[in-house]
Amino acid sequence: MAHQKIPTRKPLSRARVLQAAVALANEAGLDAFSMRGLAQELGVVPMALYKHVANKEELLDGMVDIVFSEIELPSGDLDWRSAMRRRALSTHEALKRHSWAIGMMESRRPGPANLRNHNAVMGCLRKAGFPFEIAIHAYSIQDAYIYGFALQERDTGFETPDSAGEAAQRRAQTIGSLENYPYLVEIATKLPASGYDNAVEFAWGLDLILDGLDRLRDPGAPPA
Amino acid sequence: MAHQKIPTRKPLSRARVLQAAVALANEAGLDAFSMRGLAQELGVVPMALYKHVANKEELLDGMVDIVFSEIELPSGDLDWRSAMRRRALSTHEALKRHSWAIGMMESRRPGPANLRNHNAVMGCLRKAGFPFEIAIHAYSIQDAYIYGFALQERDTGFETPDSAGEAAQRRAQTIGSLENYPYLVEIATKLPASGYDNAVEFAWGLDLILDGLDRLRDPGAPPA
DNA sequence: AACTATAGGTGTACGCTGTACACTTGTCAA
DNA sequence: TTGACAAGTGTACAGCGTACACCTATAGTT
Repeated sequence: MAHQKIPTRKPLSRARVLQAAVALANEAGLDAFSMRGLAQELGVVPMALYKHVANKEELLDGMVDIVFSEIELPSGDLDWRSAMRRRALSTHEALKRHSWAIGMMESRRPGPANLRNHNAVMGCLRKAGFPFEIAIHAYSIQDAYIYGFALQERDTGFETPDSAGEAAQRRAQTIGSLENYPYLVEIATKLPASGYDNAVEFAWGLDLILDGLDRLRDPGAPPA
Repeated sequence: MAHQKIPTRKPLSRARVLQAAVALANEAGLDAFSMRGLAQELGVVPMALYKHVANKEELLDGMVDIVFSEIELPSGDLDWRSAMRRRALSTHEALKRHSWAIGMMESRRPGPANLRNHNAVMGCLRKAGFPFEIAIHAYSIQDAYIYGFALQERDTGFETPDSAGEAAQRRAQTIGSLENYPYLVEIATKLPASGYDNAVEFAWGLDLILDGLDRLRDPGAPPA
């Protein structure tokens, strides 16, 4: 019979490695994410990965750029405020899908999707009439808020009203003498009933910031 | 001669371990921070540390609480805005001194300084007349901004006008075809001459947020 | 058709990490 | 003097990233 190659694993590629890496990090978390684990997931020996990525650092760079590629660019068809709002919400959702990326979005060597994103955001602000210095400020405050919120969201576990209450109570129980912290007690007791919702919370702060920025725009610029 | 103990190292203690750990993390960074390195710094064998801390996780918990302990609590003598402003600036400075702590402030088991801090901040907002839900929003937006800004500050390396320009240009050079990213080019060229200063940048965003919050206060509350 | 270069996958090995466990030593109380 | 207990030591193990040498299957050239 004719020299049959039975198992014939589909060969690796840089794209396939990156994709599997993102998937593994999504479900295992960053701490449990290892080169060896990734290799196993791909049915391959650890060193095989190194034919497609230089090392773990470069792998993480590529993974982060995948996250950037999932973020909606600000649309030129919308007024700046709506465009920035959509882009912020899209970033927030991407970070929820890939919470392992939260501390890494700006700390790694930027890839093409990152550059495209940053260029488009800055472009949106400049075209909206923000002078250069103000545009820098506007960019800075938005991204600080977006990334900082994602960090807190991940860490506090305030997700739904229920889990927020649970988390607050769990947090409270770690310290014995609660009477010293009346305002933490208030949070633990009132938050569950308050209908807390992380998405609402995020939008609330975002809108406060965008409103503040809107007051600073060059008045001679395109409307809205 | 009388049974002389010549070298007689001062004995370890939990406090001394934590203190040395913070110092080592400050100068070596979190990646290079290891139990073995810390032990060496203290002139002791690695396992000796485990008589004073349960494990590395608990050690990091304690280190983070030291950072919290360095943050100024909001003063009751000031109006809420000034108190929150001082507290935010103090947090920012603590995070600059201890940049290894930036992603960890809310992700670890809270210690006493953490609880005191959170309780005091929430108390300040409530006493200023913010209704519970608004106080939660106000807390959330401030901390998201503070931690997010620190994250960006650490990652971008925009520190002084000069280093900001350098960083922007370095960043630009990582991609070959700059003509595709005109707004990144603008940043790389204009930022160095713009007198960029990270402390100013931080205060700018902070004031925008505090102004926005001030508009939402319960009008029947104590003035300013 | 035979030869060879090359890309992709393998196996072994090294130094690093956190830390479990058993041991010794130093100090104080009874 | 004895005995308990706290503090420090030494050895060992599993897991990590990855350097390096090796094999093997495919592609191109002659």
